[in-house]
Amino acid sequence: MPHFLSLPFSNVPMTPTIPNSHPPPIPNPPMKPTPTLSLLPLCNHLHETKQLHALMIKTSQISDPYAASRLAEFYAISDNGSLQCSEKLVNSMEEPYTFAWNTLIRGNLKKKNTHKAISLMVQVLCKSVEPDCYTFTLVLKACTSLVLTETVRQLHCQIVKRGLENSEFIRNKLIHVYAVYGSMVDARKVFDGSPDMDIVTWNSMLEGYAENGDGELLHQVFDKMPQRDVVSWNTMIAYYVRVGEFVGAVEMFRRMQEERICLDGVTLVSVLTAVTQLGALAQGKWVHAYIRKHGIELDDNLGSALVNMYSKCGCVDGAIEAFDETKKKSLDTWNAMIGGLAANGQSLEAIDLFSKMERSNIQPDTITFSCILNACSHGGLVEDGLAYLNKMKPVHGIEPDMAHYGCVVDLLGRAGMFDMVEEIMKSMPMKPDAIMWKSLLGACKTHKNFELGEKAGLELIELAPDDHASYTLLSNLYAMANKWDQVPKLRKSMLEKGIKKPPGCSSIEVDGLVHEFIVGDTKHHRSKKIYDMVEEMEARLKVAGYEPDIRQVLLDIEEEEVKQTSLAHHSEKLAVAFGLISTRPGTTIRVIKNVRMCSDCHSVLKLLSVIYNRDLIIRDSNRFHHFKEGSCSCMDYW
DNA sequence: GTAGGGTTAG
Repeated sequence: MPHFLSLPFSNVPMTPTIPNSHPPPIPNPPMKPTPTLSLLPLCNHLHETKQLHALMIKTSQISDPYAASRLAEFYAISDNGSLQCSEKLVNSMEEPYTFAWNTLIRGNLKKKNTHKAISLMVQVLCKSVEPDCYTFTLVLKACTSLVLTETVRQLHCQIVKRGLENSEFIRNKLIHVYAVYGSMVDARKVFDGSPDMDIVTWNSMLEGYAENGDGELLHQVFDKMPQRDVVSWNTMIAYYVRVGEFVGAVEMFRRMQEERICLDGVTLVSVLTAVTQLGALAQGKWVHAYIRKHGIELDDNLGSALVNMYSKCGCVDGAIEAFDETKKKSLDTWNAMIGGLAANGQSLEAIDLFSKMERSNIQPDTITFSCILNACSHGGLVEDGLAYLNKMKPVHGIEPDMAHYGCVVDLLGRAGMFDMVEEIMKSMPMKPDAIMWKSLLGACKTHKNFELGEKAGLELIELAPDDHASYTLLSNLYAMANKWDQVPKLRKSMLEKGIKKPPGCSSIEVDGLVHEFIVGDTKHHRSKKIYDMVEEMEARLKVAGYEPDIRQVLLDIEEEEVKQTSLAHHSEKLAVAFGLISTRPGTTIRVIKNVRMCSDCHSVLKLLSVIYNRDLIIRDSNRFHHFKEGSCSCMDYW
């Protein structure tokens, strides 16, 4: 907290007290004709506003506080205004005029000068300007983007002291701020103490429980609400998304429509987030069709959500369409599209789009660079990647962070340039993190660099001892080097720490329904048919000359035969088998997997794309694999 | 006579 904040508030008692008397509010000054004011909306440039200001000084209109504050407001709020001019003007006003100060706070809030907004409040309290309801709601709003618990308490005291606590705006803002700070007890106190509650009061409370992950109280409030509007429903959907219950989020959305609540852009963004996580492309397309049918404007948020949904469902064409339809693109929208192309293996297209963005004079941020470096790494574009890293700071003023170095280590590792990897890791200003060691380990396995790989694996286990992937990856490396004796040690150490590999889980959407499979799953109602299909797949794979890569199950089981069965029943194979029997020939099969795909599945799917003449798109925990005509978009690096 | 509250976000 900046220290200026503590000065004027420190005299305020912590326990709210109702003061005996207040200075009476300064009465509004008498009206004066101010003809020049009507010219204000015509000022399209700052210098024009200044000319008008000069005219108002010359004609003494400036001494009318109403006129002066309208001018101050224009300076503070209009797009080509000037906060400095506004502040100077407000400070020069003879009478302290609450509206003028509010307008100045509002302007600073709009420009996200949060600290400045709060320090203006401090000045208000020092200058005997009497703050009103607007002042408090504005400054409370400023507090939500920072954590200023003590300041909020002091403001709360000031509010009570002035008898303003029953203003619906202030009360709702207070609940909101307390909720954002996680102080639900305080939020509840304000809520329970409200003599009358409007829908925003209820929604603020709802939001608090949602934000703090209290599902029980959330549902209690939701059930008790006298009426619910689109915000109430949006809050519920957002809660389900936040706690990772994506099916629940979609279910809420369905109920909302049943109750004929008119949805808005926020609803759609939330639902798209859920649908994206589920990889439910058909439902995502439904949302897109809904947007088109109802002529809903694709703003940058909705556009980015749509681009992201299509990208994460492995449908790049859809993402491009959505991107083109988004009229007002923000940096987020560009990032979503560049990232989407990169993740789906379209590295050159990602680079093209980045250049286009530069030509459009849109300044990239750290995320843009993560996306573009990711594109270079997936596409094996070493020179481009290094060039981007090197121009980040000098050209764009962006300091490379761990994510950027991570991409570059991945890039160089894939290319087998281990000397440069070590050089970069030594010269970078931070210590390598688990992700970096993980990608290096992967590269070492591919390039059979056992020594460096083992080092990376041991560092990885040190940094991420609870992550099952650390052990699996190192075990795969030992298998690669035929160091079988090391594997039982790893297994033992996993057992001792109680680390379990989560069961691989794959989902596939058929006719708008999401079907989930885990390894060796027999729960599906068409299980018999699915396993028949798996057998057929195996037979045809054998004919094509395939041999299972049994090293993939090292950590799981030991018996050779069991290993083979276990491999054949990996969840993605079951999902693909189900896809093959339940969609028309030629239909693209899309599968979402919760963990990385093993290299056995990878070679199987390459063959299956030829045998069944299907495009197979698998999204695993790491990236996308587009299998087509026997090869994969990841070029066997992942 | 001028304004202000709650939901989404790569």
